[in-house]
Amino acid sequence: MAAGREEIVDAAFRLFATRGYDATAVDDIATGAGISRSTFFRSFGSKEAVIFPDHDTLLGRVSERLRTSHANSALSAVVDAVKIVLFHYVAEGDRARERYRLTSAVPALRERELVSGARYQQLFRRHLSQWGDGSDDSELRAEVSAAAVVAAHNRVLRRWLRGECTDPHEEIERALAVVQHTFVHEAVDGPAALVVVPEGVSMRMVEAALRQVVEGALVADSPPSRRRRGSSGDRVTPSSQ
Amino acid sequence: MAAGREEIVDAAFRLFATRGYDATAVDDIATGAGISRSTFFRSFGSKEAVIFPDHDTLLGRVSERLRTSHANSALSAVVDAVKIVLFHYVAEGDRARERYRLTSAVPALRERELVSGARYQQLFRRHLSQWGDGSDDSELRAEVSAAAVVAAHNRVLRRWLRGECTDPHEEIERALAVVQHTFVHEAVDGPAALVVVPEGVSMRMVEAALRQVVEGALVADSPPSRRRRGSSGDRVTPSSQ
DNA sequence: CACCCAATGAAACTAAGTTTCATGCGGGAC
DNA sequence: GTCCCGCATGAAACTTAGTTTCATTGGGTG
Repeated sequence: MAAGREEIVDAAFRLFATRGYDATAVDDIATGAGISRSTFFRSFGSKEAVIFPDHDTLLGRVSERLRTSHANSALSAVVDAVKIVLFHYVAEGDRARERYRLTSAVPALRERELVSGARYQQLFRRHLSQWGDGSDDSELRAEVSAAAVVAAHNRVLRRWLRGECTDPHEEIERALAVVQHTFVHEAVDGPAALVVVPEGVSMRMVEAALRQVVEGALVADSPPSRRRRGSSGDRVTPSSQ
Repeated sequence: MAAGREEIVDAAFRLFATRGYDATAVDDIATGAGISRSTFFRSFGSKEAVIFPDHDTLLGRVSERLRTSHANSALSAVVDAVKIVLFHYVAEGDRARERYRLTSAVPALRERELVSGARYQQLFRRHLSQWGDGSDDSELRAEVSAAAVVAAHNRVLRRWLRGECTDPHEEIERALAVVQHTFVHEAVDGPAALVVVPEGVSMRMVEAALRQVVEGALVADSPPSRRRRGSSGDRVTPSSQ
């Protein structure tokens, strides 16, 4: 028979869908794919791994993206990299949704998925940590923002998997923008002020006022480049629609 | 013999410390504690569970604290509740550090710990979600801030476990204050602007300028109370010490 | 053809976790 | 005291994931 990885995965998903995950033994998958038990374990290492067959390559791609990123801030690179993950799942289509059904039903698989997510989070944390100044605050920020990025990703992904999401591109951009906006003030050196203006006062007025009164203070849409001397700025649009 | 839970846990930790986790079979633990294999599984369900014997009660205590919290915001309640977890581990002392040594060395245990953390995170997310308005943005914020709180907790806990932390009380307060500060502006309704002023321009000058030019715009030190009408504000001091 | 090496299969083995049943023990009820 | 009941324990068989070891095969190369 000599089935490739794809055929084995297909056979496994077919069996899981019909008999259920727990009721399907590895022997069943093996015979279903026309291979031996030995070959299965050689190819996947565990029964759970067949559900997440390309996790390692995906992790590698994300890691590579982080390494070669030309983003103007560490957080931007992370935010950029996490989209690879989301779009990978979106591209999988029904297979991803079938996996979601399984992970929702089988605690062991849900935990496995959690562990996968933590791997990304660790990658992100390390990246952010590397670009920080090594201070306690910097490390804390790295950890918290890595968690935030992953959480935002998870939310959009889950919505898409549940079919609650029409345009995952737009949603992930928006969700990550919120995260990025929430944490950008951490990437700049100078004092920052978050001000809330009353209704009727447009953001444009605030910008103009600031520009007029405080020379050199900038209010811009683009995120500040890394480690600037405190002369860059960023506007934050609040949560509400 | 008829050993209680405590004795069994003690025996298990003793064996894990000497022989290592993988090299210790459940039979060894059972005989070490003077009980039978059956009784062990009846008491703990799995070999891994003996490492985290009071996870369920701790989760229950945290859940209870959330339910009965009188904090003035959902996030405050969560921030409050997560301290229970930290201080529980701190109170455990050497036992917690021994566990840390094990989870650091044994991947399976690290994953288990991860899953435990995710349980808290889910609890927090649900609590925050409950207090939100149900909008997509609100749900996203709930998920992201729950992740942020857990991440901050994890960092302080890990530092304490490694002995890098002299005063866990102070560190957790500080770390959670950062998180709370980072996310409070999400609790206000009006448009917000995050501005970064150049060096040499004091925050006081910015405040004065804003107050002068934009009538009604406030820049204050105290975080705004929940669901204000957009006339409150919050200053964010940036990362650097 | 002879050789080699890499992939496969077969089978034994370990250990976790489940299930089933037997046993014993304490505490009433009479 | 004795009978009985419930409950915790123990014993042992069983299932299955995952490992290890060894034999086989088959395809490419000199």
